[in-house]
Amino acid sequence: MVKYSRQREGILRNLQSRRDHPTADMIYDSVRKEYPNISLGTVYRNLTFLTETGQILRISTQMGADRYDGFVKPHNHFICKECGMVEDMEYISCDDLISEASGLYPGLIENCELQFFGKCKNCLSGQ
Amino acid sequence: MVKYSRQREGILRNLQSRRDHPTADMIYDSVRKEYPNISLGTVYRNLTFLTETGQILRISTQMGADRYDGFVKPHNHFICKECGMVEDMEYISCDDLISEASGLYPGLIENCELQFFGKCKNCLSGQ
DNA sequence: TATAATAATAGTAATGATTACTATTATTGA
DNA sequence: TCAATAATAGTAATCATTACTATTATTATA
Repeated sequence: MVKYSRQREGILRNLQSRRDHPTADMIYDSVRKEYPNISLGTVYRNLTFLTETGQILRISTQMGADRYDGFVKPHNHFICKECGMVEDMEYISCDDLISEASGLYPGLIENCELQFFGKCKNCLSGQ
Repeated sequence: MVKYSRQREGILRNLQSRRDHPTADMIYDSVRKEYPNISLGTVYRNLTFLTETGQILRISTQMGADRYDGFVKPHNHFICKECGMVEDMEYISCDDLISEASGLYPGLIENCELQFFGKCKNCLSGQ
């Protein structure tokens, strides 16, 4: 039985109010302004809960800590190899990719994650 | 200046001889049969080197340690949420996805990684 | 072939991200 | 209001990965 918690609500709202794909630690720093003695463990526990219940997305980028995304409508991500920035992309439909692959794969495909890597506009011009 | 090392060669060949996307630790266990006192640090250092020189691929799966792939021809991956297995998929061309996205994105897209998640055939039937 | 320069290694310590543990606090159904 | 228990704060532990350093292996050149 799941019980309400202010901390969980605070974490979810924090994540829904931003589009910068923060790490657990960045969320911790930010939520601490509202709940000064929230613990990092609480942040991690709730991020896992919110991910498992489909309220947020977890993104592994192979550069440092996992990122979290409060925007759950299916979309793709661009990750800058230079500055590590994670940016939303809405160019390619994962639903289409899933139906295409499902017809060929013997298992059950439930979701997909499409990541592009390269250099963002800022890093290109600042070079 | 890069110098040859038997250990690096052993790691590369080990990875090229299998299709199970092992973790650094699994590669360490396996390569240790040939080089009994290779160190885990050497395995990690060379996996990073081989990844950066494009000789192997690194895959982050958001379930445990990173996986490595000696098969570098572009392809997609299916990851079973139940048993963690990573399987190759050659259904969708990343090159096509990159050209599609490149026309729309202001930065420079260099490569892409497409992962599907769900339940593999084994886990479906064993349930 | 011997040698000097230095890249790579083994072994170990350190770091960073995440999870586990436990006594206390908050939520909620009766 | 109260009892049951989910969730928390704070801390310790774990897991994956990187850093450090003295020693060894590779390689270009004499």
